Amino acid sequence: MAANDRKMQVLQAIVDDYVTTNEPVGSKALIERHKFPVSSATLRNDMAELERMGLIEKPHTSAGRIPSDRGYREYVDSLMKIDELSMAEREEISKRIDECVDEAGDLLKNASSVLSEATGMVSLVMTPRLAGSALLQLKLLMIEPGKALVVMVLSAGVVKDKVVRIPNFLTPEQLKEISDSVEKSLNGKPLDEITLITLATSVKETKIPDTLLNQVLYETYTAIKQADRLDVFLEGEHNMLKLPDFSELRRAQSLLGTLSHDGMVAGYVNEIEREKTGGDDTYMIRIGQEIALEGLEDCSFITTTYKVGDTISGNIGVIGPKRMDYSKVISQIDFVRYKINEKIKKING
Amino acid sequence: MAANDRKMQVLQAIVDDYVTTNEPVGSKALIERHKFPVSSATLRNDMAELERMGLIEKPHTSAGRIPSDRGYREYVDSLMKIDELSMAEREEISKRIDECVDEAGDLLKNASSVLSEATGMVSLVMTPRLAGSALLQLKLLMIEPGKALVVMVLSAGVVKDKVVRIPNFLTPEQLKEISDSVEKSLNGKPLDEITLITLATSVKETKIPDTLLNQVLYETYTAIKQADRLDVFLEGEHNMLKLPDFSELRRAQSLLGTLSHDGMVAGYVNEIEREKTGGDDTYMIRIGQEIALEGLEDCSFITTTYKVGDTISGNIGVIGPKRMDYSKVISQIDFVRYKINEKIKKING
DNA sequence: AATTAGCACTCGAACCCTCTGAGTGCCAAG
DNA sequence: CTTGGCACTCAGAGGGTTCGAGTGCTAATT
Repeated sequence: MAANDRKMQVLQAIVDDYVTTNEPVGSKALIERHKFPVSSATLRNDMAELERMGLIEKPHTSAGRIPSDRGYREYVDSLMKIDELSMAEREEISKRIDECVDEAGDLLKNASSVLSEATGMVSLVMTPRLAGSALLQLKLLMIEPGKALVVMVLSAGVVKDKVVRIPNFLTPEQLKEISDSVEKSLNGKPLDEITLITLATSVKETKIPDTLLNQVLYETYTAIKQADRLDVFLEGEHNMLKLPDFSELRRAQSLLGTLSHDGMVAGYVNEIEREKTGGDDTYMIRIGQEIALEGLEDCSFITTTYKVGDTISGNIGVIGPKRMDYSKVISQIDFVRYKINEKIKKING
Repeated sequence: MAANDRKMQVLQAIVDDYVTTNEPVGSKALIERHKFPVSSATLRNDMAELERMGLIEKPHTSAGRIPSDRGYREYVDSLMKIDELSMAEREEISKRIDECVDEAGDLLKNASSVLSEATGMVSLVMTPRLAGSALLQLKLLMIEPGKALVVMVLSAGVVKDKVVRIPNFLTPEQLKEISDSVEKSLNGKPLDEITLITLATSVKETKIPDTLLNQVLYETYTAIKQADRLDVFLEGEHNMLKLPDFSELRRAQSLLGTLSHDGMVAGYVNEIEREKTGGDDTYMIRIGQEIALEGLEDCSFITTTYKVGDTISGNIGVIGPKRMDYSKVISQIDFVRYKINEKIKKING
């Protein structure tokens, strides 16, 4: 129906305008900017209807309308058209990401800062979820008496390690014996299936006294458990202060307070990742009240997935005001994701 | 002279009052709170004198006085008396730091968050300066064809490593040969004295073709160079928003903007560390304009040194408004430093 | 049924004015 | 050197007014 069509066009126009101007948009301004072939009174009727539908709202009686959370949702789901990044923007991102050459960790950190600068918002990058990846190699390396390095090679070429304490008088030979047994018995096992018991039963027929052996195995266990630890990089928090949306100190405080607990943010992203339905290169978008974190009521979360090998993946995304240019931000995230995937393939060769 | 004494007492009282109330302090309030045995008029004269000396200033004609940068400096250098932390405060810090058991990196991160919570300001922790520490061991460990792990053991038991690419068809035996030669010839050398040339001349009389060898050596070199990279942890930036000193959005923006470039902060701390004159457990205090970083004009920097072994050290400290309780903050930093030193000794056995 | 012109109404933001009181500097006397 | 006294200053709070963008509603038009 034409009228219904127009109502949606009006919603779209309101979102577009509000996103750029940060001011409630009224019927008159709408006409001027968008050349609707109807009068302002008609738009007023449409707007009243949209308000009844819960898609827009008024901050106060004598102001224009702003999109509600549901309005943004509708916009994101059905109205928004994603436009490509300009050549210059792609170039800029490419250049910055290509700067860092070799290390996966650096790559992610770098990507995070590129993303936050490009979007002018807060970027979020999480290290890959390694819990499900297989342990391919495990070496115990004597560093000095009483100290050893546990080196683990996981599927997709990820390497993790940790310095652990071992009994002082353990010889390198004994260490190697333990190391070989453990590696043999754990080979190919996913990290999250390895328990202290798996480990304990992996070494048989040895002359090494139980107490020594157990200490080493326990330390090895902690190293393994620590290998799948998720790190999260948030960057660009200060950008939020520049946005008019957080010019009220209270909001800004509460937002940055929550963001400073990066564990909370990581936990939340993990959670929505688990609920995710689409394929790996879809986006998770959470708007306003949909986000169950204090202080983020006026924010949106956009995240997606990058891949390390076939099965291992991590998340990258952006946190910004819900009044953001969704289409643009999505293109930016998408391109950064693309570059990360490409780069990781190259690093892991 | 008694009058001069009193002037300094007045300065001290002004700083104390201003730090707690955040309001310009006037002659009358001063009398009431500090029981000076003279009249307000006398204090007014003293204050006029202090102003002439450049130690205090007025925000505007009809307000009280606030300390100037030089006033704070005088206070910190001569007037302030450092009081001990209460038992409860020590307990709290101890508990939090003892939580993290084994890893030096975690310890520092943890200390940083303890410090920022305890002080309610921004904490700063820098990883130890390793450039001057000696390379005790260096092992090249084959991970898979084309990929190796460089493990370096430095003096004071610090372990660093990095994954590097190597020629695909290099055998573990060849790698071991290179590794052994390099280790032998570099043993005991400080990191910053190792150059590509030192490395290149360390391997002689080998059957490994030059091109392969050089690639491995180059990669090893990058690993060594990266080992002395300084990381800096800043934490608690959001605390600054709670302080009335940064209730003007502009200030807060500029401050957080600068703090987000942690490289800049690290560079600055390094610089003042180099200019440092006193022993290792003295404090570097920079106040207001003394800090050559944009946006930190209203801040103070307090840093000190923690030790890893005899020669290696790093910095910890706090960034806060120059209107801070210097005495308290110093005690807090001092205690955290003490705990770190203690803990690191335990970790490194 | 949808659109439009017209109109009364609302209410936040901006502006201006006044008043208040803490705090000052200075002077003359103790 | 100290003190009481006094005229002066000025930021900030409070209160009132105006302005105008925007609304909803009604009645007329297509």
